[in-house]
Amino acid sequence: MPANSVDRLAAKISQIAGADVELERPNDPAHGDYATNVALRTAPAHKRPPRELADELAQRVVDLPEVERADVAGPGFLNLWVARDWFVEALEEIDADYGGGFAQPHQRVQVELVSANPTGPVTVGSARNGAYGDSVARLLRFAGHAVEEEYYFNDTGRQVDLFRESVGARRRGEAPPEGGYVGEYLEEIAALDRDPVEAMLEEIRREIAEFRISIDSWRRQAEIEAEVAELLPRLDMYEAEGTVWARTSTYGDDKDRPLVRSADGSYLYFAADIAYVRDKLERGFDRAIYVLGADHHGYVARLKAAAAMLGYDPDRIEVLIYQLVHIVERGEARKGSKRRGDVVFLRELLEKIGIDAARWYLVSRSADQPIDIDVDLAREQTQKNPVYYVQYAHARIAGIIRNADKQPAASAAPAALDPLERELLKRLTDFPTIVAEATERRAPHALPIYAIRVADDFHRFYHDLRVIGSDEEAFRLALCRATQKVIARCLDLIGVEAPERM
RNA sequence: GCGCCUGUAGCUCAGCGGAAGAGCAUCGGACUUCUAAUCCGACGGUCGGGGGUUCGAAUCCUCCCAGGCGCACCA
Repeated sequence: MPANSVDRLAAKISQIAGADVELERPNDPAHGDYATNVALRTAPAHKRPPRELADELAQRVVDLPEVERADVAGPGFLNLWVARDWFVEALEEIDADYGGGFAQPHQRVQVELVSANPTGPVTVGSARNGAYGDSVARLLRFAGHAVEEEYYFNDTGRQVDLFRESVGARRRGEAPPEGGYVGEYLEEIAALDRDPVEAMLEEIRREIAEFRISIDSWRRQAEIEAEVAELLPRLDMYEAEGTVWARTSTYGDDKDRPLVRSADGSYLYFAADIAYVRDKLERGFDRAIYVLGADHHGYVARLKAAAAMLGYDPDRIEVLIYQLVHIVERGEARKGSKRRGDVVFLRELLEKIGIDAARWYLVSRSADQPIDIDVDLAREQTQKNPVYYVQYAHARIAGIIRNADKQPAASAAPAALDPLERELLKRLTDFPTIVAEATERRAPHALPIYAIRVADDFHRFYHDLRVIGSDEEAFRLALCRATQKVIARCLDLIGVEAPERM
């Protein structure tokens, strides 16, 4: 039995049609509550005109108690109007877990995110990585998977050494080394009497936590490198030009990757990468998800090749690529280099627009779309940020419920639903489809878009219809509670708070 | 040169095989309310361009044009 009302209805109609039916929500209300194109899709197989099939289907579908009216339109669309009882029953199943738990099969999933080197505070670029990756993790968890979020950082490489040297030079009052790190934060770290990398790491942990990302596991590159020696003999490799190469090109990569410098036996970065791939998969994750900026998209092939070379199914490695965040100031692009102190840090963004607006903003665009942040405009954009529109709907509902508690309601569901009630309720029943698709496509940006639609429908409902003291009070309160749950869930999935008051 | 991403309303973007959308901006209306951080209305589009596939293309294929990001013995 499908888990939610829309799927059950689709299943019933599928049975009648003898083909898989997907119910769509038409934009135009004249096209009904739901529409399906089965007749158009199956017409070639039946060798019959689509409209004829649609007519037959309409006559049989309208006998279902759930269906009030069925029209055939256009080339053969079937437009459906759903009955009042269907709505009332749909409302009853909207509980706190509504729309979740659909994962099939349940998996152990690791999402590795942010993973910026501890050479500076969290940048807005990394913040997008975090906002996106964490939302994907939350979606997978809501779907029913066992999800672990991991932050991997390099504590041994050249950049870290350079960072230490930069802090050291600062402490001695000397000029920074060639290409070294500069900026206010460097002075903050220099003022502390402790290891710069550990201090920076602690700062990153604090900022990540403040940004509502809960990391389950912090993994150091030094730990991974310790596994390399034992791993090497198992690799498909060869020596040439003073270097040991991994033969990744035979496993789907565009070229072979250098592993070890023969002269001194020092490991090159791919050695750690491949060891980390094995480390993840050996820890028992069915799936290891990497969240990488577009500047790392060349990684996809080599990571999958690494898995394949080690004898794992490369499909267990999944790489999510998001386009970069560009910093614009007074119409001019900044370079965004941490070393040159040219970046915008997350803490600066949080100061200006706050956590809710920042998380909303960074996750509302498709990962395929680059984001420009104009620092000067950030605060201005705050007031226009739709996050407050959605939060306001939640707070308004909380207000109604507070007031309603004072005088208990007693009334049955209305004999006929108001169009505003229907629209709102219908919107809520979209939620399971929205989350399932957002999860499947790793596209959390669908959530804020949907949440705005829910808030829209609620604000309209609220404006025209009275809840407390109305004849339909009990039903409308239930509708309010269901709306509140769906909004709260959407916000939670993207790491935004759902306030009781505003 | 090769690879990935993008080009939809003045601006920022959704939609990615089914009947063109939202926010902002601009203009005009609605508060004795369960919160006006709200609501209603108007304005606004050869969906970068050409070919193709399909009953049907913003959506798929192909070629152009424009922009972003890669193509390290840096991470």
